[in-house]
Amino acid sequence: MSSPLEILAETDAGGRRAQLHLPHRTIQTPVFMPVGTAGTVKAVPQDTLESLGAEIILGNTYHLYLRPGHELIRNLGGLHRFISWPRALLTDSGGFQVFSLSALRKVSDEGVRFRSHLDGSSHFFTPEHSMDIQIALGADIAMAFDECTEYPATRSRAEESLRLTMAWAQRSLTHFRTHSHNVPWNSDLNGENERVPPVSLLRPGMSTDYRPAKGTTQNLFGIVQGGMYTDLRRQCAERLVEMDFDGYAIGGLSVGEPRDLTLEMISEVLPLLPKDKPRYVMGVGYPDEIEQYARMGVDMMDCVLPTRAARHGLLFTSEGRVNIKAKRYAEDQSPPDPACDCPVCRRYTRAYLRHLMQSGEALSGILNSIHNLAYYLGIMQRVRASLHSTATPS
RNA sequence: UCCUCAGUAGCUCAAUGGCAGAGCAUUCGGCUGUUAACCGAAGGGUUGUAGGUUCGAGUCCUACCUGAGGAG
Repeated sequence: MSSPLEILAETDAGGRRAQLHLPHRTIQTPVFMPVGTAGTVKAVPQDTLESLGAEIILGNTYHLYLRPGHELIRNLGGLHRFISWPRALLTDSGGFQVFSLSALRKVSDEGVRFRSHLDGSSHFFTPEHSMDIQIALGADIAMAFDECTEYPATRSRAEESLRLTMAWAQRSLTHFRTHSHNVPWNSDLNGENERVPPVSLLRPGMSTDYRPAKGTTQNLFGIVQGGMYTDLRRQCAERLVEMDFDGYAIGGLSVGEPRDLTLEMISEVLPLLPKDKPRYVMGVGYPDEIEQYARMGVDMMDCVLPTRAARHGLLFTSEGRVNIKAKRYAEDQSPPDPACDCPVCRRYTRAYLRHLMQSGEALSGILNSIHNLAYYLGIMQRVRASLHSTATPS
């Protein structure tokens, strides 16, 4: 299979301008991926995401497994159809939830027993189970089941966590390669085997083309862990590369560590990853961080920050952070970001956005989220435009 | 006119006669592979008024003011 990653330009700093050919979309990288945990980028409608230029969004295995259930989504034709998102999707494996819901979990070599945060029911996740769920969801990219090492972690704790993550990576890969034909869509059949809604239910505005590009398949990415120990990171990266994943993620960052450590880990791992495969740093970051990492050669990033902070009243702008709750904006008639061309900045004032926030109006989270996503996507667009080849061919 | 009940932070209400508090609101801050329209901090008081009893009163007594309900 030819590499789905097509590099268009490279810089001396390691930055790459590329496009990634995925079943449901060819995405331009470096890319920022809005997070849509429960089948929705919170507060932002799908058509708005499209018009903002989002090409790929995330879904979450843990959340969608608990509600509404992956079999239900498979029966409805997969996650793309279920959430009416014809562009690319990536599902996280549930590994981060093992970390963030730690009070409700018990980890063993076999897998993780955890209690649902929704109803307290008991469930057992293994790498194989995570793969089955992600295949049923049918995102363009699935992630290996990993354990996100907490910070701080002692060396022995990081070693043990890494041992689990690497064993689970191999099991994830083996199971994925032997079961990925169960994906709800199959590009070789050109959509003929898809479960399509009855024609009588189709509406004029409803996207009907969820067919993947011919010859494409679901991808599986491995995840580099290793805590804040560079030799463990190195060891993990080398082992995962030997396993031959479709792409590589760097996980376990932005979990409370100082930022220079984050940077050090990324710098350490990036050179070890194959140039012809996509590189994804999970869960970052602030606006200046995503620009910095993109220029270093990170192709993909995701983060809840723009959407979560938006719902909590924090706007990211070219003038810095704007805490729209603050009284100093009560009579401010300027747009959220004077340099921004997004639909929110074109129409609304800071005074109005503050009022919406103060009043607890639902529109507050919607407008703030739209702006923040526009800002994040705009950063990436500018970074892509600025990435010209400066690297001397070797 | 009489009877009963109530009056404590901006609002709704706590507080055996023993350091006057909470929730909401306000102000400020935080948020990094979403258990998060969330979390944290701060400001805010002549306890309706005037007296009295008591070592000590938001609390007990008296009068008055205001409000609600009832009787006539």
